[in-house]
Amino acid sequence: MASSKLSCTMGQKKQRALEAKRHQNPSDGTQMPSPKELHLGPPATLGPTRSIYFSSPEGRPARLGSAFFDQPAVSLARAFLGQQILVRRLDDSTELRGRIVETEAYLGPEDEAAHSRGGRQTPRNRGMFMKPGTLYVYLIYGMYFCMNVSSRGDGACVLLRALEPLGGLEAMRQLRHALRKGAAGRALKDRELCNGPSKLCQALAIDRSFDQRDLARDESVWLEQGPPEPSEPAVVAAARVGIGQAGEWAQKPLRFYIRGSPWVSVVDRAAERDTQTGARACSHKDF
DNA sequence: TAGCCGATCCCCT
DNA sequence: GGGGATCGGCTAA
Repeated sequence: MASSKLSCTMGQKKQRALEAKRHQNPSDGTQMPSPKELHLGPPATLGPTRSIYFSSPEGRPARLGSAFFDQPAVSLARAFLGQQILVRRLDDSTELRGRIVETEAYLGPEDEAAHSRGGRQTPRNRGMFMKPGTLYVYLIYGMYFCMNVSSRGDGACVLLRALEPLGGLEAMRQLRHALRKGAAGRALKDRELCNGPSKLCQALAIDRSFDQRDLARDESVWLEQGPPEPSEPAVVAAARVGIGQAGEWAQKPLRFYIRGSPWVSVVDRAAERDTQTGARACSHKDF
């Protein structure tokens, strides 16, 4: 991404604000599809060859099939970033779309921070043990939902933490607004719509009724391959958020996000420095 | 802008 | 009965 170069000379917050503005108001000549264009059908640019991951013979050529999800959690968490677009079709056929920019990997029984630690399998976390691509949606703090996608490996999954909203932003804003405490408050900025695991669930109207659904087959929620980026996004590997009790597992760099993205929920400058100097190098060898 | 803290209730032990 | 993969309002610097 061109923005990674900018980050050397510009403060990150400023850069993020500029990026957000550019996405909303492209003035650099780059053609950004309008939300309406994004709303309609699959992306126009699918590339010359069809990946084996693509399924659905009729209609939705860009939808990702079961094979895509059948990879280890770390690998899947990284594969989600940048080019995968989460689509949610509401009952009135409105389609909400967002590009995945931040994920966390939970590795299964050995991972002290995972709900499946020690091999625990309960009615709540059953989705973690189901076939790759199964959703695990649970209630947290009595008020919010979090959305995971199971990966290869028993009890392993990927938490979706943030999206870059691409289509249906007004519907997202309404959904978020309706669920906030001070519902009479100010309108949410675009970057506040999906920059957190529960925020994105609110914005996409994802609740527990989505638990254990198959992301490769469901009619209301699926994943699409987005238009190709000019270059691979720079990915930062950082410690996961909100798992202070998990000992050494709390420190492992199992959270992944796109460097410089204004849509990410939590920025970790130390991890970004490590990644830049190669000290952490975003390598799977860490695990 | 960063840090603190209350809200809220299900799930697990 | 206690804790939690969060969020947002408030306050201080």
